[in-house]
Order: sequence, then C-alpha cells, then structure tokens
Amino acid sequence: MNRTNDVNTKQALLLAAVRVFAKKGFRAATVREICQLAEANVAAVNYHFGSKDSLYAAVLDHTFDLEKTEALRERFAVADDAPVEDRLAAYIRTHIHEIYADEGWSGVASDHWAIFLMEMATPSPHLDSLVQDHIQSYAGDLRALVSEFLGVPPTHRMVMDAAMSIWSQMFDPLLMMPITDRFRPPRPRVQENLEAFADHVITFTLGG
Amino acid sequence: MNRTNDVNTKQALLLAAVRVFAKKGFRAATVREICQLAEANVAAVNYHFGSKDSLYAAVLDHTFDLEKTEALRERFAVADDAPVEDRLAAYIRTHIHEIYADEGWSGVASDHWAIFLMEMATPSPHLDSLVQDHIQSYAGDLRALVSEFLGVPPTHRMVMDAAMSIWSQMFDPLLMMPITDRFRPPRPRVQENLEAFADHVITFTLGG
DNA sequence: CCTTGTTTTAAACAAATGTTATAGCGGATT
DNA sequence: AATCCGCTATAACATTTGTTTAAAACAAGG
Repeated sequence: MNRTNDVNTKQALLLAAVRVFAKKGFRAATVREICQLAEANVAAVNYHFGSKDSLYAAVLDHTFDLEKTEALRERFAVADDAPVEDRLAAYIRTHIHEIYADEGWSGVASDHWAIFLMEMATPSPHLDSLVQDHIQSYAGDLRALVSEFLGVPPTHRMVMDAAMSIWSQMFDPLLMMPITDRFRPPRPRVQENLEAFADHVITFTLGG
Repeated sequence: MNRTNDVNTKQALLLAAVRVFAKKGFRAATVREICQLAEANVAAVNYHFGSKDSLYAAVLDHTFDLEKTEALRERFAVADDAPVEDRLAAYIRTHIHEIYADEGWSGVASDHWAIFLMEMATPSPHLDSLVQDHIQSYAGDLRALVSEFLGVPPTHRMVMDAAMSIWSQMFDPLLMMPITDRFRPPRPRVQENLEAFADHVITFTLGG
C-alpha cells in the first residue's frame, strides 16, 4: 500500500479544508475548492473521508485537539504551587495566544477559531459531541482555577458565571473584529498588542 | 395598482426572510423556503427584491433599523440630567433587552441578533455600509456616555476600549449560547434572568 | 513479470437552487 | 366594456455541487 502518499493527500485535504472552511463556512465552501488547494482530485474527499460532512467533522476534531496548545502551555507555564492569581494569568495568556497568534498564512485570527466562531453562529450537528468531548474539559480546567481563586466549590453558580465571563472576554476581540476592522478611523488590531490585551483581561478579571 | 397586496407580500417576504436567514444563514437559506413561509410564489423574491442577495441586504437594513429600540428606550428611560451611572445603566438595560427579549416566535435569541452574529462569523459584502450607517452611531452613543463617565475625551484610547468591552459583554451570552445550551448538567438560559444579567454587566462595568 | 490491493483520475450523474420567461388574474381607469 | 398595469403562478433553464462509477496508474509481493 502507498502509505506515504496516503497520509500525504489525506493530510493535505484536511489542512486545505481547515483553510477553506474557515474562510467561507461549511455551506459556501466547495469540495472542489478544497481539492484544488490540496492539489488533489475532486473525488479525493469522498475517497478519503466519505463525504464533505465527514471531512468537516474531521476538521472539527482536528481543530479542538488539545495537543496543539501544549507548546503554548509550556511557554507560559508557572509552577503548580504558584499563587492562584499567577496560574489564572498563565491560563488566560496561553489561550489568548492560542486564539490570536497567527499560524502563518492568514491576516486574521487563527483558522481554527474562525471555525469555532461559525459554529457559535450556526451550530452544526457535530457541535453536541464537540462540547462533550473537548470544550467541557476546557471549561473544567478554568472552573477549577476560578473555584480556587474565589474559595467556593466549582459547582457554585458564581464560579460558572465568572468562568464563562473570562472565557467570553478572550473571544470578544475575535467576535467584534469584523466591526472594528471597518471602523474609521481605523483602530489597531488586537494581534499587535497581544500582551496588552492579556493584561487587560487579567486585571479586569481579578478585579471582578 | 394592488397596493395592499403589494406591501403585504413584500412585507411577508421580508419577515420570512429574517426568520429563515436567522435560522440557516444566507447560504443555506433557500428562496423557496422563504417563499413558502411567506405563502408566496417562488418568483416573488426576484420580483419584489430583484435577487436573493438584495433581499438579504433589505433584511440587514431592516435588522439594524434603530426605530425598533424606541419602545425599549422609553421603557428604561431616565432623565437627561440623571447621573452618568444611571444613564449608562439605562443604556445597557435597553440593549440587553433588545438583544435577548423574545419577539414571540423562537426559543432562542432574537432573529436579528442571530443574523448579526452570523455577520461577525462570516461577513458579507453588505457589512461595510452597515457598520458605517448603523453600527458606528450605536457605538458613538456609548462612547459619549463612557467618555463622560471616565472624564476623558471620547477619542481617548481608554474610552474606545471600555466601550468595546461593554458592548462585547452584552453579546457574550448570545455568543456562548450554543455551548452553554449543550452543557450538562444544563444551565439556565440568560433569557430567564435578564435583570440579573443586566445588573451583572452594569456592576462589572462600573467597577472596571 | 504477473497479480493484487490501493490510490488517483476523468467523466458523468442527479439533485438542488437562483433566476427567468410567459401566461393569467384582478382591480382601476377611461 | 375595453384596456392597462401591477402582481401572481407555472414551468422551465442554466449552473453549481456533492457524489459515484469505472478505468487507469501505481506500489508491493510472490
């Protein structure tokens, strides 16, 4: 079996799909465009993934794979016995970089999070399993930190609200980017001041 | 000329379009479904609006028409010479109700803001004029309030950031609803505690 | 070198969909 | 009553698009 070619075209399809889906959304993205970007045949998607929908499911799986944050998590790592404030700050910094750091090809925010945003606007049937398998564990980590910080159990209502508030704050520039980019006079983008934004979220959070 | 029928089917098409676009997005929405909901013919869209795209443009115009907030603005009105905190609170309360108050047909947030969210996820060409004509004036009102509250000129960087932060906070439950709705155990929706959420945003804002 | 299993390719298909052409209908005007 | 005009209805068209089919290319094993 042609193993090398196998994983190559399949991988190429996946990466191309991430880009095209992020740019156009599921419905507007065509498998022809994806295949063209991946330099593969039109039938490649159906051969390797079965259908356009399954390819999208694979993209979602790949998108919310936790291993991609490992590098960033190391970069902002603090000791496990550091004060809660510091660990909370590290958490925020890590994810802000994860969301807004360019991965090299596009001028806007990371493709993965563009897809995430589209799932929030028009959820697909895959979102159910996505929340259960990936996102809820994300939220669990944050809840633990907030719980420790506030000194109340993780199931407390206040912890849930605060965690969601922190989580939301990190997405706000991503959400509003289409508007802020069209403001005149133009405003600087978040990406150019990532540290400042992180500090802003952190101080705002610890104060509230 | 058949005036009554004229405006009726045109209006019915517009309202149906709002609902269908809000539910499925521009691309996935079909003019056949819109016409069916409006109890009109398939050709009605092209006759009255020229094209599906122009219909969508009309929907956007209708969506961000400011007159719809008039009723709410009166409901939460405070005197013009009231303290800035009160006017800011009124502003926040008004828009939170505007965003999350059901208009009677759907279980989720208002259709107009669902469309807004989709525009943030995958902006259409119409967004440019939309920001200039409607949204920027929205933002201007808020900036004036924040400027007065902080005691710095409206062009100051801090005012911009704070205004955007307030604006974003109001949208956060809308943005995260697809996730929170899928959490288990289920969490109560924002709509059921609108006042509490408004108070939360207000206190959080005035503190920061 | 032939066979076998896997991948790629080109062509075609079937369904969906925005749009249009054309005829029909109803009320208003003359 | 005849005509005109705006609106509606039916059918069809052209294009796009996901998917399939069948053949060819290819790599590996015997």
